[in-house]
Amino acid sequence: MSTRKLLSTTHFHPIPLIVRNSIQLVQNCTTPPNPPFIPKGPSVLATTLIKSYFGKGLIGEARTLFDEMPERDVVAWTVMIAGYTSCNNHTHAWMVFCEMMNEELDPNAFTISSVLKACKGMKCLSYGRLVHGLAIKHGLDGFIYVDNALMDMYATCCVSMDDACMVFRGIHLKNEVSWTTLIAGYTHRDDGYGGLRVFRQMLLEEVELNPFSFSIAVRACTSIGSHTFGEQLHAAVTKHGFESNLPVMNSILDMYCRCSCFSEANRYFYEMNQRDLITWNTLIAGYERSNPTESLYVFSMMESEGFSPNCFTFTSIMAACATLAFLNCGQQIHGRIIRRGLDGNLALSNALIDMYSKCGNIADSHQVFGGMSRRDLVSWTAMMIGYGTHGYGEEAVELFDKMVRSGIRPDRVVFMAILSACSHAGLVDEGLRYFKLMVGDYNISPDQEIYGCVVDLLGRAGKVEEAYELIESMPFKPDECVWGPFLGACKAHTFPNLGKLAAHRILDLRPHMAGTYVMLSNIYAADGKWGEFARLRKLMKRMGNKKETGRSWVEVGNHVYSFVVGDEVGSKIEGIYQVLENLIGHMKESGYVPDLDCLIYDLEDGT
DNA sequence: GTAGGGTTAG
Repeated sequence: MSTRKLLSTTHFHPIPLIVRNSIQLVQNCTTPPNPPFIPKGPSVLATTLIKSYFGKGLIGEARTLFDEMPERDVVAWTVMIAGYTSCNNHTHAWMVFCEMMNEELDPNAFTISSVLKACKGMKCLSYGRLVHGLAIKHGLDGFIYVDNALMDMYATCCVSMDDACMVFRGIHLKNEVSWTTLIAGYTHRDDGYGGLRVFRQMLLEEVELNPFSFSIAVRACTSIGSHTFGEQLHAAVTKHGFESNLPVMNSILDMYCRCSCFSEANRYFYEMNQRDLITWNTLIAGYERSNPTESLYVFSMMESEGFSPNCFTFTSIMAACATLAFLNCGQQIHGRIIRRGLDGNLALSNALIDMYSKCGNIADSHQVFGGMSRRDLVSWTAMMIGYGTHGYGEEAVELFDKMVRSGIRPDRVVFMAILSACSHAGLVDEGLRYFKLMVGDYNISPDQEIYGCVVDLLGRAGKVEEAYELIESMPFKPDECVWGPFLGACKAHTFPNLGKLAAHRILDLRPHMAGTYVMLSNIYAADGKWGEFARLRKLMKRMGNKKETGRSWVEVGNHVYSFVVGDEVGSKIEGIYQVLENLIGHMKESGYVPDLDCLIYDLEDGT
């Protein structure tokens, strides 16, 4: 007998395991009444169970039970839609809604607001507009939950905030959620000023402020990088008595970190009277961006205080290991990720690809990439960058085409990755083909960085004059992203006049870039212009301008040894000079001739 | 028995 039949009868029947377990589950959640528990009705019981299943992530069980229900009312359908959305399965939520419409059931305000959340999750404006039409048809626009969900959907799916604002203006009795949804709409699209304008309006209209409004307003300050506004809001948070609200405190901590106010962030962190995992993750992520060593230290402190890391923590730690090239540490954390069963997490896998690649282990990057059951644009980009930096241009090209075939639309960053890969592998024609594809087929307008990649592509291959023609043809004034690689090409392929031009353009834009002075003085030296060479070096000394020293590091056992040219490291790491000799031997065999001139000039200057 | 806005990553 099917569960559908079983639920539709009041007679005694052997109960299938799934329903017996489900009834047990409900009975465990409530105080058993006396006389024995009698469910209100099969539909209500099943609906409760479905919600409970979704809450535990048991999506398959929820669907089976729903399919077996004899009668499915609007509440049951809504629970399914909301359940799928709560598990980030927006496509299934939408499919359930379509099924419901096919059965000619009328949606209510709960259904509409739930399915709008699914449209938002899918970022699908056309579906959202369709639901808006249905809401009007059923007289459900005007319900505050529906209007707020409409605003949220339009704010997420539209190019501009116009539609969201139109819905907002049409709400007669706006509540706090209406206001915070509008602020969040601006803020999440990185329009912090827009978000703060709405927040100010909220203050002027004397809308009651709550922790939600403060945390999103603080996020708006963060997005514009204004710690001045952030500090004012921090004071306002205290004035309104929300200084002990943990999400608000976490957003303030995040603001100080992202505005690079680390002494304030640190002080604030130590003064916090309560901390949760998000607090620690915020500080770890904050340090990861500017001081990865410190982020590893905070991580160890977090564990010693008994907090267990999650996907967010591990992602930041992986990024820190990548920046520091701590392969051993990264491998150990990877082991922990596998033991914790977190290796299926998309963002974490993306961070692992990046970590292995930046630590020089491209084979393991490839292994992580190959083992992923789901990949997004970031996964493909990380792998392509890995191939590119390791000189595997053809593999990167192959990967790009495979990605497009899998249905993922490339963005600006992927094009930068593929152009850079072609550039380092000398694949000039391939690179130029991608440049044309980007503009022609994908309608992406090249910006400074993209032009910089194409100039680098041409320049590295010795096509310096073509690179210059490209710069001349740019529709806007080139900046250092373009002149920088061009200068490198002029130096490498001995085009002193164009090199001087590039260096002067960079110095006009960035007068304190020591590397440019060094490069320019070396161009003068190579051209025999010793007077100019000496003048520039004196100028640098007068300005106190010193080129940042190139630093290398090597991980041996549990230690990381860091050194600059001339450091005595031999006593610390036996055999390092032997390895160096081997490397030099390989380089000579490959026909590499070092540019000793530059080295001599740098040493003469003591830099 | 059903629906909302805020904090951490890539």
